[in-house]
Amino acid sequence: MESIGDIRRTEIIEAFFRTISEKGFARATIREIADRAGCNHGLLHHYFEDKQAIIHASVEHAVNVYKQDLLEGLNKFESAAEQLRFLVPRYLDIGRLNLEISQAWLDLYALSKNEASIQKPVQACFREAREIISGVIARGIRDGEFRKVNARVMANVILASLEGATLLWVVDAEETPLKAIGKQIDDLIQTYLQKE
Amino acid sequence: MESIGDIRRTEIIEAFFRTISEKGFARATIREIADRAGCNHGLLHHYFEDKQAIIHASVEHAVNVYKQDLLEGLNKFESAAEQLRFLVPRYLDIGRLNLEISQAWLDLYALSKNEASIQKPVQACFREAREIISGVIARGIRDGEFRKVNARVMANVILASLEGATLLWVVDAEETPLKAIGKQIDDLIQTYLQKE
Amino acid sequence: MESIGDIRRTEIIEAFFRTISEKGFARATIREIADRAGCNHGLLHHYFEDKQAIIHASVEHAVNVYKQDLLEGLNKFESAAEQLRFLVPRYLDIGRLNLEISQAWLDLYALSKNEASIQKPVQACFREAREIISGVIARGIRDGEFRKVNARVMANVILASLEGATLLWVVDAEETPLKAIGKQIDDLIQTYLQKE
Amino acid sequence: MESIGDIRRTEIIEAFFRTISEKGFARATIREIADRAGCNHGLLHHYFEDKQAIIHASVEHAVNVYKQDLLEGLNKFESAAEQLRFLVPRYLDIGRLNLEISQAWLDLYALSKNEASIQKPVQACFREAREIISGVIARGIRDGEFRKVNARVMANVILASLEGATLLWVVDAEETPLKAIGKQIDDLIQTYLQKE
DNA sequence: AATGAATGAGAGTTCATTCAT
DNA sequence: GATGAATGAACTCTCATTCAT
Repeated sequence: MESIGDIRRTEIIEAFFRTISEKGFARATIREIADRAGCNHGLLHHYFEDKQAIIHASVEHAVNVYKQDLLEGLNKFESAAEQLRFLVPRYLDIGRLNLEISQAWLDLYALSKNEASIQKPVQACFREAREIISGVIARGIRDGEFRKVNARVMANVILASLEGATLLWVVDAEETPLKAIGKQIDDLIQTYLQKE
Repeated sequence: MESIGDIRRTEIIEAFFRTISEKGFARATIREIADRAGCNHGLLHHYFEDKQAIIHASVEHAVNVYKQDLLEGLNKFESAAEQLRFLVPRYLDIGRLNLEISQAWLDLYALSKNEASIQKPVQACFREAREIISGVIARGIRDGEFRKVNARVMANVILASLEGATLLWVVDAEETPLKAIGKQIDDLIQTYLQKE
Repeated sequence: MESIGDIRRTEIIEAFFRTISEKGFARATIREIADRAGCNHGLLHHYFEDKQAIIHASVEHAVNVYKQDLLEGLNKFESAAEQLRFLVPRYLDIGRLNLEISQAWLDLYALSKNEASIQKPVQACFREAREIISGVIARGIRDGEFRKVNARVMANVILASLEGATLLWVVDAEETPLKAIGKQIDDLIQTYLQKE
Repeated sequence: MESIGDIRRTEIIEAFFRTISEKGFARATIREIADRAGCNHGLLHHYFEDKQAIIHASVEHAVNVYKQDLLEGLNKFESAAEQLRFLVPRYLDIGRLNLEISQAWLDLYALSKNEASIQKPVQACFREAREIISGVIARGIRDGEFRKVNARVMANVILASLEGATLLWVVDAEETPLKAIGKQIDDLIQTYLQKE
C-alpha cells in the first residue's frame, strides 16, 4: 500500500527524469519539475529537503529500476555464455526503450565529476554492473566455457562498449545502429571468449 | 600571423575548458572563465557575441585539437592492423593525459542533446571518428588483412568501447584500469578481425 | 474552569516565547512554535486567526504575568522607601530568572516600533510600570520620606535604568554584573531621594 | 578622495538604517534597501558578499559614527565631573537627533542574541562605552572629585540608564520626556558621586 | 582595448495560510 | 479537534549581459 506521499515522491522523481531528458539538467528547475509533476513548486520542498535530495533520490531510484531488470533476466539462464548473450542486447534495450532515462543518465555522469552527492551513487551503479558482468565471466572461466582472461578487465571492456554505444546513440541516434552494434559486440565477445 | 584578438580568443577557449573540467559546466560562469583567462569578464563579450558563442567556438576548437592528432599518427603506419593497434591506446591516451579535456567532453556530450549549437559539432566529431576508423577497417578487408565485417558497425563498436572506457574512467578513475582495458580492447579486436 | 481551547492557547503562547527566546523572532515560524507546543502547525490557525494574533495574545499574556508579580510584592511593604528597595532587585530578578522572557521582550520592543498591534500592549506595559513606580515616589514625597522631585520623570529614570540593565545583560551577560548593578541602582536612588 | 565604490557602500549602509528604522528589520529586504539606496538590488551583491555582510558593515559603521562623537566631546573638558555632565545629555541627544539610528540599534540589540555576527560588534560597542565611562569615573575618584565607588559597576549603571532611556523613548516617545530624564540622570549621578 | 558599475531575469528556498480528510 | 498536503507570495542570491568611462 502506497501512501500519497510515496506516490508524490515517485511522481516528482519521474518528472525530474522527464525534465532533464527533455530540457537538460541545467534547465531542470524546481518549477519545471513541479509543472511536469502536476503540482506546485512549494510541494517539492515539502517532500524533499532540497534540490540535491531530489537528485540523490532520483539517481538511487534509477539505479534500481535500470539495473534490477538485468539480474532478474540473468537468472533465467544456466550457462555463462547464454547469460552474456542475454546481457548485451538487454542492456542496450533498456536504454533504447527508456529514452528519458538514458539521456538523463548522461547528464548524471557529467555531473558526477563535480557533485560528490551524485558521484557516489553513480560509481556504485557502475561497480555493481562490473560485478555482475565479471561474476558471469569468472563463472564461465571456472566452468571451462570461457578461455582464461582477467574477468575484471574484461567486464570493464564489456561495460565500456555498452555504455559507449548508448552514449553514441544518445548523441546521434541516426548514425548509431544500436541493434547492429549490440549484435556485433555480442559476436565479438563470444568469439573471443570461446576461442581455444 | 595571429592578431591580439585571436590570441585572446584562444586564451578564453582554453580557460573555458579548464573551468568546466575543474568546476563543472554548471559553475563555468563568465566571471570564472575570465579569471582563468586573466582578463576582465566584460572583455569576453567583446570577443564573443555571448556565452553560447564561447561554447560553440570551444567545441569546434576541441574537435580539431583532439582528433587531428589521430590522423597524423595513422599516417605513420602501413597496414590496417598496425593502424588499429596504434589507434586504440592513442585514443585513450589523449584523454588520460589530457584529463581536463576528457572531463569537459563529457559535459559537452550531455549538453549536446539539448543545445543544437553544441550538438552539431559534437556529432560532426563522432562522424569523423567513425569515418577514420571504418576507413581503416574497410582497407583492411580490401587488402585481405581482416575478415569480412560491416566496417561501419565495427567502427561504431570500436568507437563505443573507446568512448565508453573514457566515460568509466572519468566517472571512477580508481576502478577503471584504463591501460589494461585498452590492451584488452586491442586484443579483442585484433583477434576477431584476423580470425579466419 | 479552563476549556481545552484555553489550555491549547496557553501552550501555544508559552511555546511562542520559548521559540523567540531560543531562536530569535525571525526564526519563530509557525511550524517551530507548533513543534514546541507539541501540536500540528495547522492547529495554530484553528486557535488563532493568524500569526499576528499569536504575537498579540502573547504580548498581552506576558504583560500580565511579568508585571503582576510586582504589584503583589509591593503590597507587602508599608513605606515608599521599602517599596522601592524591594522593587529594584525584584524587577531585575524576574528577568534574570526568566531568561527566556527577557530575551523575548527585547524582540518585542524592537518589533513594537513597526507593528501597531504590538506597540499598543508594549506601551501599555511601560505605562503601567511608570505608574506603579511614580505612585510609590509620589506617596514617598507626600509622606515626607523623599525629597521633592518630579515623580513622573524620576519614575522614568528608574524604569530606564532597570530596563537598560536588563538590555545590557541580555546582550552580554558576562560583562554585566546584574546583581551588583541592581544594588548600585538601589543605593543611588535611595541616597538621592532621601538626601535632605 | 572617495571612489564611487565607497560612496555606494555608504549609501547602501545608510539606506539599510533608514529601512530598518522605517519598516523594521524583518521587512528590510535587499530590494527595499536597494530602492532606498536608489540602485538595483543586484548591485548590493556587487558591493557586499551577502546580506550578512551589509548588516555587519552597518553595525561597524554605526558604532563608529555613534560613539566617536562622545570621545571627541569628552576631550574638551578637564574635570571628570564636567566630562560626565557633558556625556549624559550628549549620549541621549545623539539618539534623539538621529532617530533612524536609535530605532535601528534596538533591532540590532534584539538580533544580537541569535546572530553571532551581530553579537560581536554590538558587545564591542557596549564594552567601549563602558570603558569610556568607567575611565572617567576612575579618574574622578583618583583626583578626589568623586567618592569611592566601583567604577565598573557605576559605569554599567550609567550606561544602563542611558540605553534604557533611549529604549523607552523609541518605544513610546510621547510618554518619555527624554530631556528631563537626561537632566534627572545627570543630577542623580553628580549628587551621588560628589556626596561626601 | 579594457574595466567594472549597473541591470534584470530567474534560480532555490522559506513560510504563512488554506483546506480536504 | 487534528492532520498534513497543497498553494503562492516573497525572500536571498546568481549571473549573463550592457554600457559609460
